Amino acid sequence: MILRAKEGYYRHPTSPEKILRNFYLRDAKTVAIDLLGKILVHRNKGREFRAKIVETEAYLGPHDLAAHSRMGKTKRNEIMFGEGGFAYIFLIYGIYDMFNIVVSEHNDAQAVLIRAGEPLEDPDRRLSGPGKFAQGMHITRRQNGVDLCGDQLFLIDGAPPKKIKKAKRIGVDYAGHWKDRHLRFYDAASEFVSVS
DNA sequence: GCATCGATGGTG
DNA sequence: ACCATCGATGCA
Repeated sequence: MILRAKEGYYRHPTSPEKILRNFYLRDAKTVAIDLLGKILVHRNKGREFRAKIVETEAYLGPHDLAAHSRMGKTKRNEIMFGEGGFAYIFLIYGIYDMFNIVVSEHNDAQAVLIRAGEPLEDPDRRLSGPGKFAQGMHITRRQNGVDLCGDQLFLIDGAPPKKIKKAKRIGVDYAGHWKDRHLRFYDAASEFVSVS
C-alpha cells in the first residue's frame, strides 16, 4: 500500500510491528533517540492518525530540574511515576496538550516529550512543535494514562534517521544548569522538525 | 530576519 | 505567578 506519491514524502513503514513494553523500560535518553523514525498510531472514533516521529526530548526524572517529576508525585504528574509505556499528557499555557511517553521503571518518573512528526496520510497536516503534534494527532488529556501496548495509541517500527542531531531542550530556561543539557534529539534530514 | 506579546487555564 | 507553546505583530 503506497500512501502518497509526493516528493520526499514517507511512503510505507518498513515493518508494521507494534513496539512492546521492553522498549519503554529503558532510560529516557536512550528511548528518546530510539523513538526517532518510529510510527505513532492513534485510533479514535473510527479514524486513524499516523505520524513518523522526528523530534523528541528526554526528561530524566526528579533530579532533572526541567522535568515535571521534580516536584514529587502530584495529581497531574502521577502517571510519570508509573511503569514505562504509558501516555502522560498535560495542558500547557491553557491551550495546548503535550504528549509524552513515560519510560523506565516504576517510580523513575522519566518521560520523553514528542515534539514533532511527519504526517503519513495528509502531507499538509502540520505536526511540528509539541502543541501542534498532539493537536494534529487528536491526542488530548483524555488519553492521559493510556497504555501504549494497547490498541488505541501505540507505536510501530520504522527506519531510524540516517543522522541524528542533539540540542538543548526548548522552553526550560528556569531549570538551572539542566537547561543547557543536550537532551533534544531530531532527524537532521526532516523538514518537520520544529526548531533546527 | 529577528524580538516581543497575548491567548488561556491548570497548577503549586 | 508561573508555564516542556504558537501565531501574530512590529521593526529591521
